[in-house]
Amino acid sequence: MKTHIHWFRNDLRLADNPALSEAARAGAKVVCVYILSPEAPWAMGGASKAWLHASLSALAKELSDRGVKLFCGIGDPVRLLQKISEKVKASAVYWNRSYEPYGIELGNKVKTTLRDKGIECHSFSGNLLLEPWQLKNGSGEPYRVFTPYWKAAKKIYVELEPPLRRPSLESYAGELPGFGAVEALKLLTGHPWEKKMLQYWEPGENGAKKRLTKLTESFLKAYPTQRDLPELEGTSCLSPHLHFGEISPKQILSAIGLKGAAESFIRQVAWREFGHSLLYYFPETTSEPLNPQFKNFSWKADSKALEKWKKGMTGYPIVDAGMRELWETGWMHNRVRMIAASFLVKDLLVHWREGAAWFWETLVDADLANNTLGWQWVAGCGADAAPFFRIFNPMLQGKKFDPDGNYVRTWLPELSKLPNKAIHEPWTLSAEELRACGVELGKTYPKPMLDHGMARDRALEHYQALKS
DNA sequence: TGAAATGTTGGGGCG
DNA sequence: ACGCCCCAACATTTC
Repeated sequence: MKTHIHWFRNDLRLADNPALSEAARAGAKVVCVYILSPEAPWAMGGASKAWLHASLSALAKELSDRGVKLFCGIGDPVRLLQKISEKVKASAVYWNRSYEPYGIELGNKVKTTLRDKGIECHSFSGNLLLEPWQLKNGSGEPYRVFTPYWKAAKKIYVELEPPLRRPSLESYAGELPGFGAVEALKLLTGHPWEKKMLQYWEPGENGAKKRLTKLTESFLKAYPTQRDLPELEGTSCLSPHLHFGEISPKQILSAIGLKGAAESFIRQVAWREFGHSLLYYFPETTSEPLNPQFKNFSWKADSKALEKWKKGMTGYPIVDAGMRELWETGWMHNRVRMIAASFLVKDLLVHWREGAAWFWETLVDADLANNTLGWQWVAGCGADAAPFFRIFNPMLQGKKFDPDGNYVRTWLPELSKLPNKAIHEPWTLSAEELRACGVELGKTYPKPMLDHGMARDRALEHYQALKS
């Protein structure tokens, strides 16, 4: 009987896992491994590590219910996969592809190294609806604008094969020296924050399925109109599950279809696809602007301002509420991400890379493709980017998308007694009025760290300087 | 998946 | 009845 290795990467699920299904075909024994490579660039942030720990634990349990072990190890995946292959006398290694620069490089190295030793390597499309190279524009170039990408993608989405069922697995009975249980990866620091943050989530395939069920059963219908209101549970919260591959985009598409409200949701899934395609073709955009004009932009190195932003102490309630939600839950509502990001990049003129780095550290759904696309989009230097002069006004955005201030009150309890009309601009009240609400600006909540009107004019000047 | 400035229109109050 | 002004509501343009 043959022995195969399934190399788990960001595909931490059993259902609709093409590489795993193929590895298990014809009753082959499957050795399931997960390898953490510490020297990888864009090493995981704290939130991601905590999530990964919980997700791998869930996966290990699912596997062990089927009599299968999950072997976890730390080190160079190329070397370790070779070692394991020799030890278990595997004839082939299977995995689902990554589209990040380092992930691609790793896949290629594993392929060349193992094939030299006579071990087959098979990589699969498991984490995207479409491979980046499947979709090019009329002139054979990758799309740089979302709408035409979406139009072309939609036509192909309707023809996709249905997702795969969970395969039945034959266990490998032996041991693997140097490999252990999930704990061996030392992903947790033991800080109480990790436990607190994870209370908001259920990482793993089952948790992902619950989120999908909630989407289909309760809020898909209202999604197009309510997804922009951060006080509601109007969004799917599937992003971390998707990032770690606890659910595949194909499973989502197959569950909700592409008609009516579902189309507006799948459109968001397509943004993820678009981001991965961009990262595949423009890998340098993780640190360099896609639009080369922005290489000369004069960002401000202002560590004090950056610190206030990170802590949610800017004095602009909608921004601060978002940053506090992020710190508390490892997640932030998409609308608020745009507002907070615009504030950092345009009001504070801090480099988008700083914001991207903070999101990378703190988001449970931190994803190189999405993070890069999002920040470059906000900064105006990326694909389909918001023009630089599109500057969010935190007060107007607050009034528009959090009209009753419920979102702000949730994350900034120190402002909870403010009346609706002042919740997004506390400084418009007199000191006495504020005192009546238990607020003293500069003490219980910061004064605005700078005037938005001034910041807006300043940002526009910087943009003008760039053009000339 | 902006916001502000500027332009246009049309209803109503009023002399 | 008419012109004038005000201004809200909406549209367009500009940044």
